[in-house]
Amino acid sequence: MADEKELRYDPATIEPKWQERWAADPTLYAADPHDSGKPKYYVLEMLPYPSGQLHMGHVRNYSIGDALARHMWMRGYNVLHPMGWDAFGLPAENAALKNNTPPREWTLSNIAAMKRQMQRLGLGYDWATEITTCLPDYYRWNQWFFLRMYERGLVYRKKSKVNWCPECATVLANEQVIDGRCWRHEDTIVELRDLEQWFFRITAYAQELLDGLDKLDGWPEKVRTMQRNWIGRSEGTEVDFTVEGGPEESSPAKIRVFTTRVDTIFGATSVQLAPEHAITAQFSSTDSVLKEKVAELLDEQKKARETGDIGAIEKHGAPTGRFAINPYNGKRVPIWVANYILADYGTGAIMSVPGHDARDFEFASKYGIPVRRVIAPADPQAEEPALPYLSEDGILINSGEYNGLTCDEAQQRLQHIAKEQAFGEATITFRLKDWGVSRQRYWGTPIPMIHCERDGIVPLPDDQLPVILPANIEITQTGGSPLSRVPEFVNVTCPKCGGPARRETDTMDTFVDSSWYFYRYVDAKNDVEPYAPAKAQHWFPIDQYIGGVEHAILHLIYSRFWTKVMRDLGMILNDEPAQRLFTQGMVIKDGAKMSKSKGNVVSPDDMVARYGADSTRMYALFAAPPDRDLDWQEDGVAGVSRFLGRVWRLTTRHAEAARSAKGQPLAETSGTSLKLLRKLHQTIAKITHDFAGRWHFNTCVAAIMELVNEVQAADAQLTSGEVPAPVIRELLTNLVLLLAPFAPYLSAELWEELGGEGAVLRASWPISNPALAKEDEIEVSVQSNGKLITVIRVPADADAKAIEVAALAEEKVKARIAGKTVVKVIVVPGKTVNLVVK
RNA sequence: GCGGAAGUGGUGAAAUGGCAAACACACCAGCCUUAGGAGCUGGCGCCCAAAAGGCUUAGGGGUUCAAGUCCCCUCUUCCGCACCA
Repeated sequence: MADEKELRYDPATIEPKWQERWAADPTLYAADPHDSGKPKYYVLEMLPYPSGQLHMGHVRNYSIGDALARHMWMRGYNVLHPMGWDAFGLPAENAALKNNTPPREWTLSNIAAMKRQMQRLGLGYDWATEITTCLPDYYRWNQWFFLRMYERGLVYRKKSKVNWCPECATVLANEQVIDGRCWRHEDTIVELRDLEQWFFRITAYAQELLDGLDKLDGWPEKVRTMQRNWIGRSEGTEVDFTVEGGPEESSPAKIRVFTTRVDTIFGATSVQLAPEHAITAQFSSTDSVLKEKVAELLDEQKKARETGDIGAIEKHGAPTGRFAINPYNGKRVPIWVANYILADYGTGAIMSVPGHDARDFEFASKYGIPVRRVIAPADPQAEEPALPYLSEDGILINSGEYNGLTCDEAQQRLQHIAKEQAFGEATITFRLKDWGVSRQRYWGTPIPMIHCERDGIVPLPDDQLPVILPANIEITQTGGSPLSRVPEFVNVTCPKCGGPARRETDTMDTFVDSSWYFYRYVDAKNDVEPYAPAKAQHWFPIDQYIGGVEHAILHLIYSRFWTKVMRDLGMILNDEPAQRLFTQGMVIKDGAKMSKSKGNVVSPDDMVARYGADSTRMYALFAAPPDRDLDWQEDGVAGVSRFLGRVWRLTTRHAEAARSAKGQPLAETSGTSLKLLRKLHQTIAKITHDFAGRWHFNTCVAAIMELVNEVQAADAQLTSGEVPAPVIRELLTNLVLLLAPFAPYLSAELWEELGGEGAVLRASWPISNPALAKEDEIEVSVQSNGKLITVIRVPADADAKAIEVAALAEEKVKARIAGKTVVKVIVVPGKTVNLVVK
């Protein structure tokens, strides 16, 4: 054929052509500013760190979000679909060291490169709202928020034990330490150091952050569970044990312990102090042997915490020689110091109940501390259980006047008495700690605080914002903040007294940047406030947030916190940033996570160069359901590319017929036409339904393939005119519309080819006609005792009786039940007939 | 140890309790050809030479007329948490 060449699908010419056209129309992917009564839809994908290269995880994440955004546009929503750059962070400083490129330059050129990649992929973002967190017009608002939080007592400074990564040469938040190692350097063990740090009082919202999870039913249960664990609320009781012989210089009056099982207090046979507990120091101040022992225990604990290998560490302890009195029964128990007691949880001291706590049992067994049984199973017939007996469904024994109470009752009674007699109270303890945000690094948001010799810590007035990060600075790997070596930055006058003062030289954790970035998108150019509250109130909460589950704790808990702070500042009305959260699976290759060290990285650029953006994106959606891990197989991309080729040829081949039928109504159809239209409307129904709920885009793509396979099989009838032009038009235009969320380039091209008006993105999503989608004959399986005999065809509206009759009339069925008695017939219309025979 | 998710052909996978393996990849056979990472036709879970037939959703038990799907036990893999008192 002469025009065979024309019939070749060539993404390398189609895609750049459309990319150019889209770039020339900045309103195409922009939210409608006038809004014209359309319902809003805010779809957001997590912004990337500008490493310089998109990886397949990004491609997958953004293909999912873009498909959803496009679908919602076609459904007539006013869609906000923005993108930006999480542009502060250590890699820029490392790159500066390595290549002698300033962090800013390195970052901005990476952003340019990645933006090109995104545009090449055809992702539909509104670049007018793009944000870059390392630029002053963004990070000045970090500083602004810092000051607002300082005013509200949500920012404070304290000296504390912090996680120090020697590799990063800076501190890390608790959330950034994974099994005792740096989240950026898997091989680097994090040290504990004492440093003055700035903190955000996230614990002020601990309870609300926990309670809010119950209402986030659009979030994966997994993420909610992880956050619940992280917040770690535990209800318990604090009780004072009187110290025998106190108070004197080396002996305090009492030790306050924290327990969740105050009901077991009659079984307490010792009190255990953390090595770092103030009272431990008091005791050991007059006892050099103990002092040495405590140092040893502390060392063991530190090591255990640093390696994270806590389960393997052996419990050790040392008796202090002192005794404490149990306030409930006046019993005298020895006071120990133990390496498994942490100073920064609860009160840093516990009562040890070896009979009903596994850890205490292990410890007591080792040191010969008595074990007392004080809880028995509720069922008096039950055998006496082995110790330690950990169940809370029991009743008290050996507990004086409380014998016979259930654990629950006892806890309440004992708490009440502690309160009444002022030796204790019910308390709630959280595992969540305040968020340490100081970083001794250069490439981050400067903290807007001044240290004045006279006035102490002075916040910078708003009119002195932003504090600009100095540009030309020497990056070295030596400790301490690089900013402290820039005199013009450090030396300032105190805003309060005008005297000489020093500027804070720590910068903010980069998780500050990403905690509120999605609010900035709604008003990205605002230079008087972070965003106009009215705009945020219109767009929030985010309707759909999409990203990796690796952010379940860090980013997703910080941004929930930030949202609550902004709400309390009166800037927004929503309590939570995102209504629905979707966490997509990882992209793997040959069964392993893609990584440079494994050499199994597939480059998106490569895929786009070989198969085009449409094929690459569509494969990312087709190869697995979005929530599961996806194994990248290049053959699969080739397969999708071949499929798109078939679509291209099929459509171009019949485009003229389709165009010619413009404006012509669909006549009454039958035969092949009816069959094809039926399939079309079934496909529309399936895909529309999936977008609303399941998001099984893999089966959506498969459904489109089935449709194309069927239309293509009828190619001769399309050519001969047996299938009339209006039907061809109906089939092809709808096919292109269905494809639009998944293969934007090809559908734009074919939409034009079919004579479609305007952008395909502005066309209406097709509506399934149920009457057309309905089959008039369906298949029903016939089973005997659940085993398949045959399949029969019956009219779709056949009732149970008619189906039964039809089934029993089948030769195969007759043969199978010959000589047997049909005891019962179960008919599930539309599905199956099951003959129960004997 | 605790909690969660998962386990289906050679591979990725599909299946509101109702015909297991849709849709693809790979492979096999054939056709075509402007030899292209092309196109078209057919085959493709396992057992059996083939057909007939039988078997089959990690393993075992159960509920049900009917189980990949629901329940119980076991195994394996992955993820999260883990001296948090």
